[in-house]
Amino acid sequence: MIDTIIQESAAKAFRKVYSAEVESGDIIIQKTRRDFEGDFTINVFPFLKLTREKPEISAEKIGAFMIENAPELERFNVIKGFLNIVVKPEYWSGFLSKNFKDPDYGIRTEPSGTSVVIEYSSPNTNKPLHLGHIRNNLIGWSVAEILKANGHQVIKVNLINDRGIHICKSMLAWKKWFDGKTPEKEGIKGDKLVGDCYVRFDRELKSEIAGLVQKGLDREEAEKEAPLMAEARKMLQDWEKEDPDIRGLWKQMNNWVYDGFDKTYERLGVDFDNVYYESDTYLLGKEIVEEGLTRGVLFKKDDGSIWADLSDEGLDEKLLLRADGTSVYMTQDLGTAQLRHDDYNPDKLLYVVGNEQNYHFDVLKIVLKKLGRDWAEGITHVSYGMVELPHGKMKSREGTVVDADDLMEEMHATAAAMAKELGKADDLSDEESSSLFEMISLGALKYFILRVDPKKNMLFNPEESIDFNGNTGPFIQYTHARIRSLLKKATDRSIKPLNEIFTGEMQPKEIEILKMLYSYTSVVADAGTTLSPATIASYAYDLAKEYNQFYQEISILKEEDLEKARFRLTLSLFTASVIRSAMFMLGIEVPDKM
RNA sequence: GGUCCAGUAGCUCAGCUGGAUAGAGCAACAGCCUUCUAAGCUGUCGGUCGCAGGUUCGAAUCCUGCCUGGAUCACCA
Repeated sequence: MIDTIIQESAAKAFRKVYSAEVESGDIIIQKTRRDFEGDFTINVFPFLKLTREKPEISAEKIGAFMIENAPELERFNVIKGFLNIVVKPEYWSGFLSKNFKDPDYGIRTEPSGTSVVIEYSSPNTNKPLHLGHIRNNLIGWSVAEILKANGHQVIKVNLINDRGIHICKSMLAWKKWFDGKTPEKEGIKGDKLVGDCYVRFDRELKSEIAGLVQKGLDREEAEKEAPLMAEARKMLQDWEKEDPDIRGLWKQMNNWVYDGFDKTYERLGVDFDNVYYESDTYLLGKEIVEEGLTRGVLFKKDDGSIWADLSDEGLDEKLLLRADGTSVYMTQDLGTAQLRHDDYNPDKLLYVVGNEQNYHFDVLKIVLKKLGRDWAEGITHVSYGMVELPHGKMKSREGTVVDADDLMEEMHATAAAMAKELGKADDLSDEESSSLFEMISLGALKYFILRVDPKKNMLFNPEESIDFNGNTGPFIQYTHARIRSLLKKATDRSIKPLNEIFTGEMQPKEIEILKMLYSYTSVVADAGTTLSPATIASYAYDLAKEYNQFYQEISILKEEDLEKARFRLTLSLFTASVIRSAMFMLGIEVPDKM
């Protein structure tokens, strides 16, 4: 690897020329800025204390030594304290011929020995999936693929929150106002029907509360006293007592929801290796809490509720079990964490969950450690920001949620309209064009969401944000399609990729692309550390943009010098392969034609 | 009030283990299709990197304070 060669050579230079104690790891190399000549740059400022000479002179001496001693390096120049190094073109062409056929270039195929369980999606069963879930699912799936590309063994899991007061609300509403209605009869997805029930409950409850307030109760009281709420709570108790009628309805409605979710997941292209249900795990959580109590790690209040004292960690006390013995969110999460550890014994447990739960995961980790679970150290909360709309947050009550299915459908329609306008799909069958539009619209959606740093809140403007031009998924897909079409043309003209090392002269643009392809390996590794698909997205865009400029300026197949044409074709193919690989990690398919 | 996160071009976002003149896209304007796909390319316009200090050869990047926005501190999940 050329960067290690440079590091070692520079370190050696410092040792020989200045007798300074410098290890290769101390040398920070960066890509040379575009406006200067060179491939890599070493900044000598940090070493001036050792050299005791002016920056220019130090850099000059180090550079001279390196060129003398490292055969891969061609020449150097010095600007202020910056030592710019030019790598021999043969190195780059050698790199190309060695790697262009490798479909796994840049990704680590040998196991790293680290195993990871990653939870994402984690829906409630009372509402359809919305834009916020889309961000969650995309980040989760993508992070999982990025970790795989780093050689980790990855298990993707979903945790379905299928119990609790929210699902009782939907059930109650169904019994009261939707009795007899099914997704089949209504002709809608199951999750939508159950969501309608939930919305109806909320509406009825609101008016009930309003009525009570009018009768003179204060707001808080009214919310507690409302008969609908009491009925829902009663239902939850019956559910915990395993009342057969309630359980039957619960199962049926949940199954409707799962059918609906499955369709959404499939269209989004996300999947899971295992699915956990809170109804299966919350009892285990209770056991863990009991165990903590007997071990004296937790304490019981007079009313019988069980708590963890986290004041020594700078946090408050945290409730783990209610006085009536029913579990809370944290109880369940203790159980699921334990279960996941027992099932897979992973090195790392990742949770892709919104940043509004940062505190929750801090607490979860601390409580588990207090309970003697050393493996809790491996818990990482992959926290992501909210998706905001131009008019503020998404609020289900105000009807401003962007439904996942609707959004994908609209995107598809927009992609189709755009393609038609551009005359792109004229020679395609209906089936072919539909699958192409799907690829493009999902590419746009996924790229748009994944290109922003997960931890930041992001704005989603349905009208303006989803674009097919510029820094978008379709732009990258287009670049790939262009190259694939080039390959086809090349085959027609019997031009083959160049297996041997190219000996001709290379254009700056060509070297630029080769350098970018070379850096793919470290980009993948980076993304694996930062757990950020945005790293990959921005790389894919930069590469595609660089290639498009190259494509525009330099003729590839029309080049008369056959070796040159073959070299450029090879470079193009390698670019397409890396684009495909990077886009795969974002869950984005790339078409051969568009 | 405590804690955490964010604030970069009119808008959406990169850049943040300190390094050279802070980058893209969108929007606006001017060009480029007889030529390997114009969902493309080129150019112009656009910035006191929230504010104020500090650290040092050097700060968008690190530290402190402040301002603004968000999240959280629930016997909701």
